[in-house]
Amino acid sequence: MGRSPCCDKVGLKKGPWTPEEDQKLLAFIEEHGHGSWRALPAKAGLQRCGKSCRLRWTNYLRSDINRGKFSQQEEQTIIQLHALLGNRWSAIATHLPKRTDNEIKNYWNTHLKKRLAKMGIDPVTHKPKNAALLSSDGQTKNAANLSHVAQWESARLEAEARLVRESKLRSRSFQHQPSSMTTPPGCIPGSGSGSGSPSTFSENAPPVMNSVPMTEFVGTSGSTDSGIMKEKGEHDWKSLSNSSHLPDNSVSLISSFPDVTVSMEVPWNPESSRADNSSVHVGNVMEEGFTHLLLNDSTERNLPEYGKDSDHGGGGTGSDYYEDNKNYWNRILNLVNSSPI
DNA sequence: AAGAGGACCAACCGCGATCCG
DNA sequence: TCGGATCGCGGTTGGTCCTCT
Repeated sequence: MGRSPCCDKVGLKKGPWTPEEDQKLLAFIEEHGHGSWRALPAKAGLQRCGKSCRLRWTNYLRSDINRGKFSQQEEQTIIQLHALLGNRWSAIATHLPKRTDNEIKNYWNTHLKKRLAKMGIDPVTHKPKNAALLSSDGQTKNAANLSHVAQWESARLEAEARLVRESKLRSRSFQHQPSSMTTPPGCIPGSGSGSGSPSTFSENAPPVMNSVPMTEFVGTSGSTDSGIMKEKGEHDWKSLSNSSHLPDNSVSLISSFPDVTVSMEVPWNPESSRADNSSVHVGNVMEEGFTHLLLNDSTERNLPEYGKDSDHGGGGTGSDYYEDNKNYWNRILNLVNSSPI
């Protein structure tokens, strides 16, 4: 369908916001909430389009934004989440309280991406650029498995977003229920990348983070058929690949919440779902090495000796390797699941 | 001191998703 | 069910500041 312009561009101001405009916008939203962004500029006496107002509020004026320097912890989180989620800035932002997707995106593009590239790491794949030369076997498997896990995590986040929506729908039918129903945990007003405001909350904020216990990564020795992640407690994620009712290239995720059941199918990369793939043997050595390299002593250390990475699998004991994998991904997934929103 | 080039980041643009009458 | 209105996301741009020569 055709798309109308977001606003009548004639006579509307563009470019940097002045303190006066900020003040008007802030005052109006504090008093009335934003309701409709399209109608807001006229009501607030601003010569701006609604979209511009929303962006200004979301990325700058909200009171719950931390505009300070990114901490090492935040950097690490961004790198790890980016390895999992790619350029899904809003999803990443939901795990970094007080940071906006735009801010994270900018920080990635201006700092972290360059840092990775400088070290010979492809910032898109988080693999060494010469991985092809290095990885005749193990590394490509690891890479495929990284993608494998990323798909799971991606699917999980999408499922959670769906849960929020379902929860909201349910809450609408119980309009006078306590706010614990209408405002799911994690949907803190003004949090995440969404248009936080006194009257809205982010749909992207994973709704169950506060109630979902830590995720345990269990996929180190089983096959994909046996499940990759489980969550301790009442919420139980299950995976069923190669189910008879599913296409070959899809996998079903089922979340059994007390009152909501979500089932979804996600595309599955055949390469990463090989039955004999020992599930998710992600190259933690490689990834963790990168992260430490970046965060701790990036200027002093050289690239990890990737030849030794494969040695790590062979030189170290197999159980060490699996343990490292498990620990690494436990950490990432716990981070994802436990971040306050 | 001044110009050039790079780094940084706020803001814009366009598209897809979702809402709602 | 349809289609216009609105929202949210990710990519990109352009202005400003900083550093180097």
